[in-house]
Amino acid sequence: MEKQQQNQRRELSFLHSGDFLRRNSDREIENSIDHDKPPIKEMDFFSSKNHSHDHQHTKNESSTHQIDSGVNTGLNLLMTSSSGISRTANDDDDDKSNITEKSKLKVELEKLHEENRKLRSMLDQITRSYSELQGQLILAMQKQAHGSPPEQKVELNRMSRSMSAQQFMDPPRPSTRLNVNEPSTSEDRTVRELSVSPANTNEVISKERDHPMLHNTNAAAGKQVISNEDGAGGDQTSQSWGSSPRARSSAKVDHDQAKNEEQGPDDQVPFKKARVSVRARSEAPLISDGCQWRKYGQKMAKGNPCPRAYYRCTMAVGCPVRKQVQRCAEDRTILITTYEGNHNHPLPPAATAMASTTSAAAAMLLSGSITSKDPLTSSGFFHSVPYASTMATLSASAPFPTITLDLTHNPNPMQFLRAGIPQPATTFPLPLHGFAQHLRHPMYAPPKFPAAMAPNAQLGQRHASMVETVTAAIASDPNFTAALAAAISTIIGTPPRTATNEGDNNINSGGTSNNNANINEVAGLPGSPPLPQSCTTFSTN
DNA sequence: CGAATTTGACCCGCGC
DNA sequence: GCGCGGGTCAAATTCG
Repeated sequence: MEKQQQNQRRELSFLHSGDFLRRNSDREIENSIDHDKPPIKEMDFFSSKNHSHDHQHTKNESSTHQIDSGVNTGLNLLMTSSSGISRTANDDDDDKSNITEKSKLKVELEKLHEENRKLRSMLDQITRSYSELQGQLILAMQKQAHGSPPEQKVELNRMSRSMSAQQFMDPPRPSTRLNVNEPSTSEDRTVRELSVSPANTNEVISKERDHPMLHNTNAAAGKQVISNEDGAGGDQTSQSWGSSPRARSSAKVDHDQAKNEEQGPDDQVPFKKARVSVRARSEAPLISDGCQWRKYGQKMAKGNPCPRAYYRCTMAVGCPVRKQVQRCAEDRTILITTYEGNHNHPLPPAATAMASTTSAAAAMLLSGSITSKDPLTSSGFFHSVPYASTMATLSASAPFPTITLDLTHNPNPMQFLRAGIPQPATTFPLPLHGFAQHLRHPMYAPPKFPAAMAPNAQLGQRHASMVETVTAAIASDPNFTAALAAAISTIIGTPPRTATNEGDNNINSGGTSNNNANINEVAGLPGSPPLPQSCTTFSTN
């Protein structure tokens, strides 16, 4: 136990690198004086990056730091004076002043200890509140899901599992499957992915039966393990692509089998494939969404003189995500990009914006939170996507429910400048990140990606997703939204708002800032997320 | 020369 | 059953 505590402290030093160097030096001083103090149980979300989000904490921190510097200065003075070589006639006076200074310092240190204790108790309280809140959230969502469509239940289950398994506060629950998939090095993950136990595989597949497009990665991995009939990644892709035609070589039997798998034993829920269409003005033939795409086809579509190009994601073998790019017939400066599927690999930060937004939109579409008759602005999700808040339209035309985010009328381009996201002209300025990263299996990270990058990015993005996920998932319940907003506001120290757009934006702005961090991960370290966000996975199509 | 793109053929679902 | 349209494949071609 003691070793664990020591390790914990050491880890915390890592977690709070940067300005926490100062904290550690404080701790050294502190420990040298008071060894009986229990080890601090600190949380990631109190990392240095959060100061701007946590007013209360900032206040305490800043005061602490002020005192800190005073302490340091005093120590330096002490050192200087005590190590003086030549003593003068004023030495006695100096000694006296040193003694007074020492006593002052001791008093200061005592104050510091007191403040530290207060901070710790605050932290514990916040931790408890967060845990309780999270539990309540899961309960409430499960209640909500009672009687809701199966796919929604699946998502909630996933959320619950992810929360319980990946949250960094609560101890992992041994019963959850995701315990097996605890984040580790990408190498480990890959190995375990390939050697997933039959039980897990079954679960994976049964989950896919519930909602085939939900767990592309899981499905691909599971099928890979169970049967290698298909072999080539392209076939996996086809499977994940839902009802798409199989490879020409595959027999019709295979097709039917796959079809049955997709539809599942109970044909209660017709298979739905959600698509997210993004309209944006662009002179370029393609929008830069951060992913690597390979063109695999082009067709003339009816009613549009411009050809439609088909692309598939090539960032990972077997990634099921595809997109169609076509210019608008009416206005050829408008590029219509339609996304389908979820990435089964870590995305570079530049790609998370688009992927997250499309995934979130698709999630809302599939979860039934919005219908074609609902004004989309009433949906919580679209509160969280500023551009889409008034510009999302829904096409319920079967078999592909499509949600269109119209970004051709940018209401507030300065928004992202304010958010500190440098946006290249061709890059999509979508603020919502974090969803798509969690659509894949949490443990999956192709060896393509450097192990040093993937876990960090995943961790940060998983955390970043929680608030967004929660926002989207419970958007239909304004009361709950309000409660959650208030609770989160309590944690992050901002005044609670009502369950209006403001409330949602409040929550989401947290996500947005996280996302900024994600974007910044390109060059630097992801750091700790500002909020105690759970590592929620959220599946869409 | 390998990778990416092009393009015609093919498959499948759907409506008539 | 047939035709149409959407989507995909894969050989041919182009590009770096």
